[in-house]
Amino acid sequence: MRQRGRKGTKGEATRQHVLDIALDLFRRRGFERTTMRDIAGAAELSLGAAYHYFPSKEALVMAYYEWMQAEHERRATAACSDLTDLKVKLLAVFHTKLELLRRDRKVLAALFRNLGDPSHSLSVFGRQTAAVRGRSIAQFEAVFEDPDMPQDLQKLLGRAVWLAHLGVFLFFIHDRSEGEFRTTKLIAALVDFVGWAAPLLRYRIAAPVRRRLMALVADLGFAPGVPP
Amino acid sequence: MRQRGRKGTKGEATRQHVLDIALDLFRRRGFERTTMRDIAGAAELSLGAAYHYFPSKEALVMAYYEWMQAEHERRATAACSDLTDLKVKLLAVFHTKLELLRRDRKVLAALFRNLGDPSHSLSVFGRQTAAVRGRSIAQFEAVFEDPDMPQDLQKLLGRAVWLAHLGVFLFFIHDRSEGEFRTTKLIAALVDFVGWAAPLLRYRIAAPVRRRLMALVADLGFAPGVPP
DNA sequence: GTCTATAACATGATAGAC
DNA sequence: GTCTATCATGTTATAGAC
Repeated sequence: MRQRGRKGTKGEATRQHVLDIALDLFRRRGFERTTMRDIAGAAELSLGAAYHYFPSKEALVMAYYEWMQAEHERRATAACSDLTDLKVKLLAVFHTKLELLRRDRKVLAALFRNLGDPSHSLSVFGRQTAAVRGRSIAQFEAVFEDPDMPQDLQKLLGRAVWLAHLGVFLFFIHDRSEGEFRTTKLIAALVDFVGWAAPLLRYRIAAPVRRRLMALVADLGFAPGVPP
Repeated sequence: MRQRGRKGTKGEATRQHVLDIALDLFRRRGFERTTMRDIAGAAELSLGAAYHYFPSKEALVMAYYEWMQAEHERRATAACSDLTDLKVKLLAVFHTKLELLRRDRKVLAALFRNLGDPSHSLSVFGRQTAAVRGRSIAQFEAVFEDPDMPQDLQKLLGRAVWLAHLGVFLFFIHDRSEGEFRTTKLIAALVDFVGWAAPLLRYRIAAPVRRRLMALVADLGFAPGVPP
């Protein structure tokens, strides 16, 4: 009995084919300058058939987002498996992602398009992306795993760095420097800062600062409960 | 001799009328759900006539952006005229802007749409918005004006806070709390932090930190030269 | 030269036949 | 699951009115 979405199904293969073709076109020409007709044509399907697999052009970007997150989890987990130092681990998480996104600036730009529209399905902060976002946040929280650090602080730091990482990759999209070395510098600076600040926050003397931070994220609705 | 864009011209009045109508519709229904035909119809013009005044739908958002910036300059300047304390001034700059943008979430969302597309005319980081962006940055630099503070540090802080202010208003768009009190909290926290950190940076002992920051923004291409 | 209107085009999306 | 036909809307072309 075959079902939609099942692996091994003919439909699933076609769907993957459409996605591959679409991403190739997005990467080369950008999101806006690629039409659904282009995609359908290159995949040797009619327009209607393409829409059967992806209900909208943005659904293709959403599929990319999910694939990218899964792929990054694989790569980051592999890269971090033998690492213990916070800074080194964080650097690995960032650089595996940078590597993954290097050729995908234009797809990324499409993903960022709806950053400011909470009602849009493709908003990085929206409901429909909650699952992927949650996994992405979890990756950064995992970097701070440490028996000597209280859990809520780990989560706080993970979330803060996740937020910062959005900024980093927004910067990356605009980074025209050779080999994106500016982005590399930004990542290095961020990692240095976090690697310096995070251990300090564990000391007793930092308790008031920690309390203030916790109170702030609670006020902002960004506390380690449900993502916003 | 009448010219396009001259004040007092009939065309200029019509243009303003179209913009007013468009913004009203954007505010109520959002950018995407308002069509150019809606706008033309509400302004009692043909579609072609509407396009005569604004070459694209996004040009309307650009016009809003320019108007908003000018209006904020007026209000912020007025509000700051008698103020001297850094924190109080910064708070005034933020709150005049918050007041101005309160009903304009949906227009703002349209403005943020192209944040990630450097080639797009309406990117907040793009070339076409450089003039407005420059004036906005200058506002924040002005807050740090102080004979006791080196100029480059003033500019650095101004730029940093300008960048942070983008984050604040992105947060604001998503803020569904009563009276947007969460945004108010975020602004308060940011202002507190800056008000605490900025004076510290003037001390001798902070010189190494200052040098590192300067080196970093230089590396990132965000030094007080041409906006990126 | 300045404004307005109508028609047509390109493209994202949908409906319904097979 | 695939197709063709059709629609809605951003945009452009072009002709005419003042």
